Amino acid sequence: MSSSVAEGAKRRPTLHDVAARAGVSKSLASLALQGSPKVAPASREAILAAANELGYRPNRTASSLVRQRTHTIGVHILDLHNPVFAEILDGVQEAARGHDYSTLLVTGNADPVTERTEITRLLESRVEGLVLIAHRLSDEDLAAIAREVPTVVVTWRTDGIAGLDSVAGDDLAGARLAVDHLAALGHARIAHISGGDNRIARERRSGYERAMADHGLDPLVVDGAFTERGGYAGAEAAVDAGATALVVANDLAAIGALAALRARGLRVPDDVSVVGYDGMRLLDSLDLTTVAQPLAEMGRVAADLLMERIEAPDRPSTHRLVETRLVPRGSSGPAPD
Amino acid sequence: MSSSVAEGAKRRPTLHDVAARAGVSKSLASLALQGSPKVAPASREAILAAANELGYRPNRTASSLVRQRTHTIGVHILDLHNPVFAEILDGVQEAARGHDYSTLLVTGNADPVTERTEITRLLESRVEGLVLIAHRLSDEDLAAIAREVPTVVVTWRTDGIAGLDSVAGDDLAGARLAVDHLAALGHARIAHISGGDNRIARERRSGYERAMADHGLDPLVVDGAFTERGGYAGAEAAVDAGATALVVANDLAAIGALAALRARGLRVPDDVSVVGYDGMRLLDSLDLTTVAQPLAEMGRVAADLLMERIEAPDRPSTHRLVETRLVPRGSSGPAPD
DNA sequence: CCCCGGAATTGGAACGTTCCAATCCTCACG
DNA sequence: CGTGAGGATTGGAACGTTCCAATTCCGGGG
Repeated sequence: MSSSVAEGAKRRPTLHDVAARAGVSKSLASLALQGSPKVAPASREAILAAANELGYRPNRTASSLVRQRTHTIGVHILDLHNPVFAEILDGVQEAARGHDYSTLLVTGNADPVTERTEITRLLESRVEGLVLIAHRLSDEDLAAIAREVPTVVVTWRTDGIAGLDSVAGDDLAGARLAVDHLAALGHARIAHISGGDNRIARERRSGYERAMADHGLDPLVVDGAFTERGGYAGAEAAVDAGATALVVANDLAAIGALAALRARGLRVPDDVSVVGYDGMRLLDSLDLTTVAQPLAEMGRVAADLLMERIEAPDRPSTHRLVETRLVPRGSSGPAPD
Repeated sequence: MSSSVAEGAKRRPTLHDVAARAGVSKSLASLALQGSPKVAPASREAILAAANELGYRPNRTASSLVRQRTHTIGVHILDLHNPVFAEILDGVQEAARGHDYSTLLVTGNADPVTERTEITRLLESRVEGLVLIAHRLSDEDLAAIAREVPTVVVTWRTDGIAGLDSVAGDDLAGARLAVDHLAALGHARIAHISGGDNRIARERRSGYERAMADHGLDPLVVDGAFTERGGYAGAEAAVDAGATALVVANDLAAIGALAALRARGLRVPDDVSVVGYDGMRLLDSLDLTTVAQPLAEMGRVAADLLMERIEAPDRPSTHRLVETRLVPRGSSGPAPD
C-alpha cells in the first residue's frame, strides 16, 4: 500500500510531512507557506505542491502558541433571541473579519453565573479582546476582566473603568425623540413602558421623564421588560390608565404592546400610537415607528475600538455615543379626538 | 518594587510560575489544577493558593496542542439576520455547552467564497466538528469537508455523503399542513409564494403542489424569496392573481407579505389568509399562523449528533427529520364570501 | 585560485501545557 | 534495622509551529 515507514491511523499531515515530501527543511516549508520572498521559486513551488497533495492544513493552535497571538476575539452576547443583538453581532463579525480576526462567541443566556463561566472560557482561549454585547456583570467583575484583556462594552456607556471602551446610543436623547414626536402629534397622555431595572431601561426612562416635564406633561410609567411579554402586560396597564400613546422601552416589547392592543380591539394608530426603540430591521415590515440606533454600525465601531486597543492597550478609555434617530412609520399618528 | 529576578513587561503567569511559587514541580501543579486525586492535600492547597494569587489562567492553546483536542466545535451560520438561524444556533450552543464544548462561530453572509474561507479558518483552528446552519456549498465541497471533520448540516436533508449527518424538518409534509389548513377553511385560490431557487424552497414548493393536487385545486406559485422583500413582492403578485390565501415560504417572507397586504388595504384574515413557515418566536406576538419547526431543538439535535460522531467517526450517516406542526393563529380564517 | 558577500537553507530553541516513566519518601512489616 | 509497597513527586519528551542564528552554496572580483 505504502512504502513509507510508520503509518497507522491516518494522522493529520504536519509541516514536517510537507517538508519531507518536498525534500526541504520544515523551516523552509514554513517560510514558503507564509509567502516569504526569500525562498527560491523552485523550492516554493515544490513545497506548495507537496502541501496540496497532502491536504496540509496549518495548525493554528501551534502557531498561536509560539506567536503568542491567537488572532481571535471573544464576543459575549446576552441574548441571541433579541434580533437587535444579532444585528450588532453582525457588525462585529464584519469588522473582525476585516481585520483578519476570528470570533469566539458565547452566550450567557441562562444566568449571570454562566455568563462569568463562559467569559472565563474565552479568557483561557487567549482571545486578544472581548466585546460584550450587553452583559450582567458587576463593575468589579468588569474591571477585573478589562485588566486582563482589552474589552469593549456595547449598548451602554461604561466609564470609570481603566482599559475599557464602550459604544452606546444616547438613550436620554432617544427617549426624548419619541416623546417629542408624539407630543407634536398632539398626544398628552403619553405613557412609558419601562424595560425593567437595568441601566439602559433607567436611562430611557429618565429621558422620557425629562422630556415629558419639558413639555409640561404628566409622566406615566408602567412596569415592563425588554421582552414581548413585558410589552404586552405594560400596554394593558397603560391603556387602562388612559394612555393614547406608548413610548416602549424597546422594539421587542413594542411588538408585544401591539399584540396587546390588538387583543383589546384597539386600533393603531387611530386609538393608540406606539413608538418602539432600537430599530431592528424587521420593523420596517411591521410598520412600527421607532427610535433607531445604527446597530450593525455599533458592532463595527466596537470591533474597531477593540482593534485599536489591542494595538495600544494603554490608551485612555473612549466612549462612543452613536446617534439615534426617529423613524416615523405607521404606528404613530395624531391623538384621537 | 519587587524582589524577584527578571520582571519586565507583565507577562501572563504560567504553570511554571504557579509551581515555583508553590514550591513544587510544574507536573504536580498541572496535576493539582486538573483535580487529580493523587496529589497530597497540602500540596494541592498550596498550588491552588499560588494560582489564585497570581491570577493564573490555564492556556487552552497549549493544552489543546498537546492533548490533540480543542474541545471546540465550529458553527457556520448562513445569515444572522434571520431569527430562525439564531434560534437554531441557540440550541447548538446549549447542547455544546452541555458537552463542555466551546463554539467558534462564522458567517458566510456575503458570498459563497467567504463561506469557504471562513470554514477553512475553522478547520485550521482544529475544531473537532462542524455544524452548518444552512450553507451554499457544493456537494463536492461538502464531501471534502466531511472527510476532514465530523460535520452535520441543519435545515435540509443531505444524504449520500459519508461522515455527514443532517437534521431537517419535513418540508414536504409541512407545506401540506399549510394547504390542508387553508383548504379546511374553505379556501380554493391558495397561492404559494416561493422561496427562490434552493433546496428548501423547492421542497416546500413540491409539498404545496402535491397537496393542492390532492385537494383537486389549481396550484398558483409566484416567485419570492426567503426575505421580507421577497414576501412583499410575492404577495402583491398573488393577490393580483386573485388569491385569497397565501402559503408563504418562510416567516420572514410572510411578514413581508403582511406588509404588502396592509399597503393594499386588504385585511387579514378577512380578505386574505396568510400562513408562514418556520415558527420563529416573534410570530406569537404577530399573530401569524405558521408551520412551526422546533428550531432550538433542531440545534440541540445537531450538536448531539455531532458529539456522537466525534466519539465514533465511522458510524453510518444518520438523518434526523424533525416534526413540523401547524400553529393556527389570527392570520388565517375562513375564505371570504 | 582564493576569498567574500549575499542569497538560500537549515537546525534548534521556544511557546505552555500534558503525561509517562522514573525517582523519592515514608512507613509498616518481618 | 533492612526491605518493599505504594503514594507523592519530578524530569523530560512531546505537540506543531515560528523565527533566530548559523551554515551552506554560488558566482564574481581580486
